[in-house]
Amino acid sequence: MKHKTNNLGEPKKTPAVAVDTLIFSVIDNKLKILLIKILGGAYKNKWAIPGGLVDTNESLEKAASRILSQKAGVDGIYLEQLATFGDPKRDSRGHSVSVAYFALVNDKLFYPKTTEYYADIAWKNVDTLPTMAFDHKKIIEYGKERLMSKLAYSNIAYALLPKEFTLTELQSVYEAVLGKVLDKRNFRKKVQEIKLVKETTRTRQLGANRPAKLFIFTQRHPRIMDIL
Amino acid sequence: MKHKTNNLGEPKKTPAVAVDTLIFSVIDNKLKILLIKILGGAYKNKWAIPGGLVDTNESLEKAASRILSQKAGVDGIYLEQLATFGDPKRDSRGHSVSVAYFALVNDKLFYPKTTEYYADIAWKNVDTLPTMAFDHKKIIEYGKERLMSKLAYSNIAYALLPKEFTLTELQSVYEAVLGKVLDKRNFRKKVQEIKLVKETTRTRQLGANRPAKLFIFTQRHPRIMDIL
DNA sequence: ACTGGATTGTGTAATTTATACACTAAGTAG
DNA sequence: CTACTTAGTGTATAAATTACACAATCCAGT
Repeated sequence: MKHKTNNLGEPKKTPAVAVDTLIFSVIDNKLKILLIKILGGAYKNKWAIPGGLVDTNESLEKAASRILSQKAGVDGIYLEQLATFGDPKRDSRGHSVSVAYFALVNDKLFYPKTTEYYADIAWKNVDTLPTMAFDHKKIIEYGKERLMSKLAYSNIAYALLPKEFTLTELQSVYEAVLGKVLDKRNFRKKVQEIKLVKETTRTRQLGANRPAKLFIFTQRHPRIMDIL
Repeated sequence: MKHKTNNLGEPKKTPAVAVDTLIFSVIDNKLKILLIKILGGAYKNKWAIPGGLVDTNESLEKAASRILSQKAGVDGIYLEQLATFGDPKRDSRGHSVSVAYFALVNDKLFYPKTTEYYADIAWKNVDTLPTMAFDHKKIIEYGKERLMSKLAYSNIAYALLPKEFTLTELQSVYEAVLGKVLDKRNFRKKVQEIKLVKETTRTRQLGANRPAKLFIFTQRHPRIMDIL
């Protein structure tokens, strides 16, 4: 193994590098996160966010994509870096530094599956988490904060919704993430004024009531804008 | 060296872990950053931000503090994590992952010195950087963005100023970082209204003109608040 | 002692943005 | 045709932001 050297020419040992990924979705009007159950070892049967070690000469983003694909059957989602956690005690097996990523998905468009790597995989409510391995509870809390603030000043909600959606659905996503109710008229006024969304000609009718207009996001790429 | 293992029990190689630190200050009404000149090796005489490898069983923050103290004579400053850069090609000598931190200082309270580790150390204008080693130009740009937005929604400007300062000095700091002029009356009204600062009984007189009241920050700990 | 130069310090009106709030419209089921 | 359910809409008030110009204080120089 090739080591980096310091200025005195001595080899140095540095921690292992891992990536861990928070995958959020809003399901049944609740903010959920995709968790896996660990197969064996010191953390057997504890829940955790999916992750793994980074290979040398592999970028962090590539490592995150590879691990999600290999271990959770999840492909082609947009990942954003959250933060890096490096406390020497965060993993009792030895010092590793975890670069956390977060992603938002619409659960209808996306099918995680258990693999040989994990004992189980499931969506869990973010506000009623099971006992978590490592420092993953802390990472999730941090990610939730980030998600809340990004929802307020960017258009990333698009990643949580299907292409077409009603304004009621959009509002529910905001309410689930922010944990508070919003005023219907002001919300609808705002998202149209700032051109976050635009109306289609299509409508959707679910029950015995007035059909709802379907909307699409004006842009489906990350963009900074004041929503709330 | 102890290796982490994957689920098949095979040892894996992960990149080396480094920390690099952006130290910003406003000097002569210009946003500056503390850079060092590399002594030897592939990047000899290139400028870079101070940094170094993290030891196993050392936290990232501790590593950053240690390195700043050892290599730049800088102690006791508040560090905040910025982001992590892990492109395999970012360092031509081998794959390393850099966790970047950033700090704000008042240059009057603080004396960086050249050490055996570096060929030189100096404050450089952020908008006219010399040729930088590694991906440090990119890291600095990213840090500058973060600084600009943090200045607008937190009280961290306190770290750039001495205990007592005039409102003109405070405004200059904002203008230097944001790169635009602000309205004097609105600025002064705002910072007092939101209790970012409070007036002291002291004044300072520099030239042949009206003396300026001295102010202090209401809190000198990081706090989220809308400034602009 | 008076004047000129330099920097500090201050208020108000106009505009924009945010908030609070309740009923009608459209459809289906019975 | 009535009852039910969800969708959809406007206005008045309050709050925040913006634009803008001159008087106050001090010293230096004559």
